[in-house]
Amino acid sequence: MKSDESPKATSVRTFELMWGVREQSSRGPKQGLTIEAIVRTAIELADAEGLTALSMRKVAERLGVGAMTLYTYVPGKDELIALMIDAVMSERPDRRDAEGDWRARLELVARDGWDLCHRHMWLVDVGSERNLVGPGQMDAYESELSAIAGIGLTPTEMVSVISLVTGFVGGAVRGAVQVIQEERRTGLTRDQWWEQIAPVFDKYIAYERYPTVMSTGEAESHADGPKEAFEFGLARVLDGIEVLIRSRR
Amino acid sequence: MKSDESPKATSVRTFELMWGVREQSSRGPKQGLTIEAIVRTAIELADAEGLTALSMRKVAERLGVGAMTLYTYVPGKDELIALMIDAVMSERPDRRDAEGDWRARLELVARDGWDLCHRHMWLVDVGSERNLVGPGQMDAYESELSAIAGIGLTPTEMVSVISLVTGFVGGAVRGAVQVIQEERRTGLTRDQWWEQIAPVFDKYIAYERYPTVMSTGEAESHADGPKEAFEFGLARVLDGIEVLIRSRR
DNA sequence: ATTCTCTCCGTACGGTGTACGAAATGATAT
DNA sequence: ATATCATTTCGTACACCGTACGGAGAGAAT
Repeated sequence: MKSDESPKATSVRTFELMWGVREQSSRGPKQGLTIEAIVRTAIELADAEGLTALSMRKVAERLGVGAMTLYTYVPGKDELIALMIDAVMSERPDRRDAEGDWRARLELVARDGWDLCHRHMWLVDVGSERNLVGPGQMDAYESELSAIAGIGLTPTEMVSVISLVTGFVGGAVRGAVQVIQEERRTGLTRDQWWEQIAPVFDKYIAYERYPTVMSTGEAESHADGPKEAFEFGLARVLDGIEVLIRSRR
Repeated sequence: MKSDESPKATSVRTFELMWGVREQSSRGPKQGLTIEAIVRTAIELADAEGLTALSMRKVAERLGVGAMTLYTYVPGKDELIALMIDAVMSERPDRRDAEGDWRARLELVARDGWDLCHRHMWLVDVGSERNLVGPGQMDAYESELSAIAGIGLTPTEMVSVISLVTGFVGGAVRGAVQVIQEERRTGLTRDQWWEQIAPVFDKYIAYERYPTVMSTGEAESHADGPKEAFEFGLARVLDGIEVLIRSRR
């Protein structure tokens, strides 16, 4: 990012990039790339290798340009990641006019979020320093809030309900993606991995200290997959929301 | 990490570090540090500057040793982070014998998780590649499962309920910590930040495309803080679990 | 034809994790 | 007492990272 640019100026610039309003200059050579091509290439790289492996040099190499060329288009790496996030959020279906009751509609947007994070698993590795909202996220938010419009909740409750559902999805997805990434990294399923490690664990862990863990331990190895755990959790969350809604009638 | 060490050997070594079973050697000079001192210093650094600012050189500098000295004690940076996580998890109170009904006990462990993440906000920036469980995490898990022991859930349901609660806490905490870190970074409250940025938003965003967002927009600015949103969400989650439990009686 | 603005990007800087091997320490064996 | 062996410490080096700076060239405006 330009060293003489203030954080606010950088945010404004990033915001304009997100909302697609930067105009082409009339002087100088024409740009050989587009911000969309850069973002798409970065997404492909992150999909293939993970967010920690993403670098400006690698993105530039894939595009056949110098690394410093990218800085003509984006202020810096953090802004590129922000653009990536918003771009993938744009993949989410528009659910403003979804049919069914509030519960069916919330299930829909929750599963949209789950599916998106499985298509782009690097989303769980995004750091906590993201502050700008692009059209992709705004559209998703409109879909989410629309799912519970007109059912008797106050605006504050609506915001809280959506925070609850998206927070739950985020947590569930993180656990699920962790398992998938682990299996890819080790080349072993979770069971195979634990089988290898178990002799070491048995040697050192005082299992009598963990009676409840041990008594559910087999459950964990037989447990349904992450998707089933997600659906189980989602049903509970929605049951809880239903209790709130019923209390308003 | 030792280049000739297999991933399994590294995991075994890290596991032994976590469970505190590595023995001192009888030959050569005595070690000048302990793994505990290294982990504690790393935690302090992460607390002060965030996980992205944590580096082996900075930890070593704080300890007054060479960066390469740390590699005598830990295989690498990723393993150090794993040890950090387990160390802070050990701060969580032991809730095995918590009083009250299942709901009160789940609230307790959920708030323990919330409080821990606010004491060590870098926990939300931990990547997804963590696979070893230390005593800190095992103890926390035993506390969590104990909260819902003996209330009629199957072992699989118990595991799923705890996944739900911890997943929800993780998602909620992430949102809350994001706000806090943002305010620290910009030196502005969220409202002040949006006030600065609003003219730009007003200039570009077609608000008519987001009627539901707009109608709750004021709610979001007046909304209770992250803690209230957390408690709201927790109540809903527990309501949902209660529905499940009641269906078993 | 000249000036101005922009694009591209090489170079350089300061930072990162960590492999390798040397020097010193200190226990063990002779 | 000396030699050998194992360990600790850590400097150096390597490959990688993000990005500041400024130069060369392209192309529009004057």
